[in-house]
Amino acid sequence: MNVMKEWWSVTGKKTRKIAAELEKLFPVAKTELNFQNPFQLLVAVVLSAQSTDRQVNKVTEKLFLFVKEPRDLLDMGEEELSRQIRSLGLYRSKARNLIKIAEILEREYQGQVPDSFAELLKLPGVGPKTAEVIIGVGFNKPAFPVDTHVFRVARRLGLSKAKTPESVSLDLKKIFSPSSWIDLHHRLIFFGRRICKAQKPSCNICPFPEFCQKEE
DNA sequence: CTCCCGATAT
DNA sequence: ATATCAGGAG
Repeated sequence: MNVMKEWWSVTGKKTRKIAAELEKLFPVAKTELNFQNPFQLLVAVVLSAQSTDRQVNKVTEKLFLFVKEPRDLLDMGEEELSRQIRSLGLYRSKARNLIKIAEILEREYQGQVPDSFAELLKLPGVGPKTAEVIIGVGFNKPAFPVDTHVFRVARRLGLSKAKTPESVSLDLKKIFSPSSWIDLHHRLIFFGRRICKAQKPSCNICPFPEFCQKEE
């Protein structure tokens, strides 16, 4: 009868099914970026823009032998850093931003990475998505980072119709409970990489054909 | 909106 | 040849 009548109940079942199926598909929900502390995570996430985590790990495997805190990055210098990260693309701005970040952390935060969204956003090269990752993965506080995969998948599954990653993040935070945010974030990424791919999605093995918005 | 930008898949 | 990859700044 009424379309709006069952909106919440349908949405409740839908979100529960999505969470449950994703957990079955991807039991282990954690980042594939390698790091040993919040600073290294920050460096890895800044480097990961428009690149793959596999390429980033290839670079940080060597980089992190020397770079373990902001001071190490300043000792290395922008020239050398730029050379080491060249294979990732966008390397000039990434190198420049990382050196500035190291200077700011050293000067204003006693070499420590801040754990608040507002403070993280002040760092050059750190936007909403990166800040959410540092908070959620680095400090284990509630956060729902929305990258290109989460953005695409959330919209395809009809979890949000928002047109910016920040707005999609707000929608997802309203739909799911805070304790599930970061695991769902990781599982939506795995789902987006392996099944609900950007180019050639494997719709034949998708557990959610009934939710698919088929574009838009 | 454009630009930054190399590696990889299709 | 073109699209896309754990985006953000101007």
